[in-house]
Amino acid sequence: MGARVTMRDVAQAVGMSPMTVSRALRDDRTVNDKTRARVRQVADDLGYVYDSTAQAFRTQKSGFVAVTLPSVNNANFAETFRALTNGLGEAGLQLLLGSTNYRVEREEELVRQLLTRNPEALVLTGGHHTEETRKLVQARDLPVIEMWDLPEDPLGHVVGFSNSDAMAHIVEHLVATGRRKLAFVGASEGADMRGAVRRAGVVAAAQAHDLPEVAMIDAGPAPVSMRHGAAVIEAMGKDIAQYDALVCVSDPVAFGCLNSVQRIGLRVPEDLAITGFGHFEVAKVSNPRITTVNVQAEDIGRQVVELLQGIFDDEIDTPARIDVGSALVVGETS
Amino acid sequence: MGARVTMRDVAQAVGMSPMTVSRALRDDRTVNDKTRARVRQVADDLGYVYDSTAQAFRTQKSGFVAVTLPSVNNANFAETFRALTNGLGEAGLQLLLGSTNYRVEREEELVRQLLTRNPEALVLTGGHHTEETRKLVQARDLPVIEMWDLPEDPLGHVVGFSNSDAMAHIVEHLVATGRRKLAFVGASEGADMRGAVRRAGVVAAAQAHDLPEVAMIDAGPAPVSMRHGAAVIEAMGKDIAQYDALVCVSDPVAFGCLNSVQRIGLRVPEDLAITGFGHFEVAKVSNPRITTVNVQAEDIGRQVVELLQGIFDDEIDTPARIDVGSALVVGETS
DNA sequence: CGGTATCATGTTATCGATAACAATTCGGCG
DNA sequence: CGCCGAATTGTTATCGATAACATGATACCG
Repeated sequence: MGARVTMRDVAQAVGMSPMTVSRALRDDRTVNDKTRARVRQVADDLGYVYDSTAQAFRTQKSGFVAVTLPSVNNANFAETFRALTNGLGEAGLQLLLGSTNYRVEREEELVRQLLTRNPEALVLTGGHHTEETRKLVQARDLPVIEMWDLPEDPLGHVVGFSNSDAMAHIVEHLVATGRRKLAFVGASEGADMRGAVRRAGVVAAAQAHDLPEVAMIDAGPAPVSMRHGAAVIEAMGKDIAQYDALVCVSDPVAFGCLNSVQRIGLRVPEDLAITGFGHFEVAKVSNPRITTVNVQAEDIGRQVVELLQGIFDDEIDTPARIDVGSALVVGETS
Repeated sequence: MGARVTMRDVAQAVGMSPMTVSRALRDDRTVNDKTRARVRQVADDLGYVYDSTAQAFRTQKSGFVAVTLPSVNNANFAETFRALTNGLGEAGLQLLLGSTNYRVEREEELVRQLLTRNPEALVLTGGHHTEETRKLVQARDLPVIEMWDLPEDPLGHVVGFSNSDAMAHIVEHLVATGRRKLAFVGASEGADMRGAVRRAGVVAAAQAHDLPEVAMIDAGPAPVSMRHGAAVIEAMGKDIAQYDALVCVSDPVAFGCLNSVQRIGLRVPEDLAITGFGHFEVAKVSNPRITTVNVQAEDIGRQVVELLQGIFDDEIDTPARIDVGSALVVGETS
């Protein structure tokens, strides 16, 4: 259990040069079949384990793709991550994951760390970054993909959808079904840009439809989830009845609101409509089903994979901008 | 742009040896303060980025901790992962994550890959592995931690709880509240050992209490979630009324069942009790709240971090076995 | 003022795999 | 039998950072 077994050891054992061992293990067709078999056998017997670090160092290719996500504790981001892992895994690439906790400063720190690992591509969630992050990334000749958003001034490639368009669909649907007094339930103003964009999208759409000013219900600092939605409504009590629609920043928040509203004794959707965002499983299963927007998290991951494959195969020269779109899913809460 | 900036380039620019640059950037106190400042400045100006790959290669310390999880798309595992990331991040360690998709063969493949990266420790979820995985791991002089379980024949350190004990608590609670005709809702028999252990725990506890045989309701292949729970109950229709308690493999499944049961027109808990597992957010927010077991996912992560710190600081000589326990949380569905 | 301890920097070798080039072996053919 | 091209194996140098050791500069002491 002392020193680790290297190719040199294997080479010695089979009486050949390390180069031949390297070739044999890599399936280079220039090595004789019998030689390859023998090398493989001996490597196995000796308990040889390939050293990717040395390979990465020598070839200057790490085999890593760096990814930042706001949080992995979110079914949608997790789904995208899964699609990325599976897709890139087939190409022999390993994901290096960092969680920003919804803060661009944290993202900057992460990007700095991740870049030291020499990734072959960088995948960022969202289009908002610190100036320093932009510099770091652009100083490097490295494929960059921003996903889950359609930034106006992208760093490189883009695979996403428009958060504000999606919210506009929700508002239009509510207006069409006779709702006018909207309240937006989301995180406090702060670091989470995705939430802020959604809020702005609702406000803009409301104005476009001549609705009264949209009330803002603050469910606390990002990330907000079921319990925050539930708690903020519970705290408001019957006051919530002054609105006729709650537009929530996400499905989990909507679900929390829904349950609190029902506990208070109001009927959904008769007294109050509730909408979510993201097409989470809970929206489809809950009773009543929650009206939401499907953002196709898995599809985003798949498209990023496809894009990266194109980039690695040198088939892509200009920055791509892929809009995966989003679709209103009308449930029973509106 | 062209060639990457290395320490040698920085050294040349400040007119010193690469060694001094290395020391200056690492905050070695043997370098003069003024020199350090100058080196830092120049490194910044040149856009120098540290190369962790080279460091890992030279020092034979990768700075990685490898982790396998069944899936990251599960709030509990995600929570453990978050705690690990945060805790180890402070120690300057980066997580290398692999998802087994609830299959030990996939785990073996992953472990093989991860080991080539020369991780400083390996954290596995669960206590069931292939023979080959066990060999791979044990051939290596590497700290190993199995978490989320209390295996009888552990590979190394253990941080977890007993799934069967947890299920026994559920059954005892149901018996104490007068239920006798139990049905277990979970994944098909197959690869998912965690689900199998929970099922066995229910069966054993039921026998211990002289209950009639526990019915098995198959919600499909692992992983099963809300929609699977909902679908299987919907398919059964009123047949479900023959039981007086549904013991579900997880909270999301329980939530799916709950909603389908209600849609069918049965009352929970009057006609049918429902229990979950894992203390997911949905259990606490749903209406009625779901009776479940709190497994303290975050605590598991924290304990693993603490254990690893002890191991790296050479304070731990014998394999640890930490039982974080689990606690029944009685809700409104039982 | 000489000598030694302390501080600051430099030199050399090295981690393991592999690209690029060199050398050897082998079969086949005139 | 000797020569040529293809098949197979070997040699050397290298990726970037750093441990170990060596050296040079400076301060401090009696």
